[in-house]
Amino acid sequence: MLPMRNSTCPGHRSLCPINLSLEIFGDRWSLLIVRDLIFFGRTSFYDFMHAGERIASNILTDRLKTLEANGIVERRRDESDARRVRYALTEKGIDLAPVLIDMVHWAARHETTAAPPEIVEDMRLNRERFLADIRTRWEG
Amino acid sequence: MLPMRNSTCPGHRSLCPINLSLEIFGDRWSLLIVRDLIFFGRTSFYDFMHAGERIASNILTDRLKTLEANGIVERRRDESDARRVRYALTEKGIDLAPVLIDMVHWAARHETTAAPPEIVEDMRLNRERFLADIRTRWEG
DNA sequence: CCGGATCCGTTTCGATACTG
DNA sequence: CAGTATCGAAACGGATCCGG
Repeated sequence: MLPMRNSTCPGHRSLCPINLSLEIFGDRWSLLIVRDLIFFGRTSFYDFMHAGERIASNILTDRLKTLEANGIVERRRDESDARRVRYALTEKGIDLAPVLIDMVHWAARHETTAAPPEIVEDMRLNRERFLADIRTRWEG
Repeated sequence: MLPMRNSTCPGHRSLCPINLSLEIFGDRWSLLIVRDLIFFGRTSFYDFMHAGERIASNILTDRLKTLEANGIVERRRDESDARRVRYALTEKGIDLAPVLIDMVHWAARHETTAAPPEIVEDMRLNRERFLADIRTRWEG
């Protein structure tokens, strides 16, 4: 447990451990985008738009810019097709994988979810390999 | 990695693994309340109000009700002082600790934070004991 | 003093339409 | 395909008030 002297947690939010993360975690969409990148390999504006949760295009634009400004995703032109834009996870973004994995486990245990139980169980038992796979896929 | 057949992720949001979690945590305040409960032992309306992030009282009321409706906290009268109200983590709420711990690690690595590095490192090395301590404190 | 409830101005969101 | 522009709806935040 963090020491109680921190319970004053004075003034500015950056002084508390998980606060700054809340610029990213504290909204309805950012983590879903990161989830799409980590779990589903979605990388384009179009992919995120059609991921199933009906995010509005202006909101998606805004969240992608915020994620980029925070160094979690990178925006690139597709080399083989200059019309397309690709979003890629940075190192910082990849490091969010453990958080998302824990959320999947939590949801699988306490909420109704359609994530196949055997996959969730596999993620739990082989967490390190699972994380390594994600890293390999993004870092090559 | 979750299978690509899931990349269609059809229709309703409850069909995707972490969505339901985001209906609860997709806002700026809920996770901070859970953090206060887990890390700092704050349990009263007054404690949450004065935790440092200046949440408005009406918002706090609303978030506590939502967290209670979702079975993450329980609302009780203080037995020794009937005027006071205490909020306690449920089993479901306690199970969020791994998520928060990962967030603290992530923030410590990638964001500027005042969480003492030695404590963060201790949390990482002794994760299981740390989790057990939280559980003991709430379940007695 | 504690735990809210109510009112109200401001910000943000979300749906739709439109554009290069 | 990858976004802008617009506008009504919803959420937020500050201030104030109120019962115990």
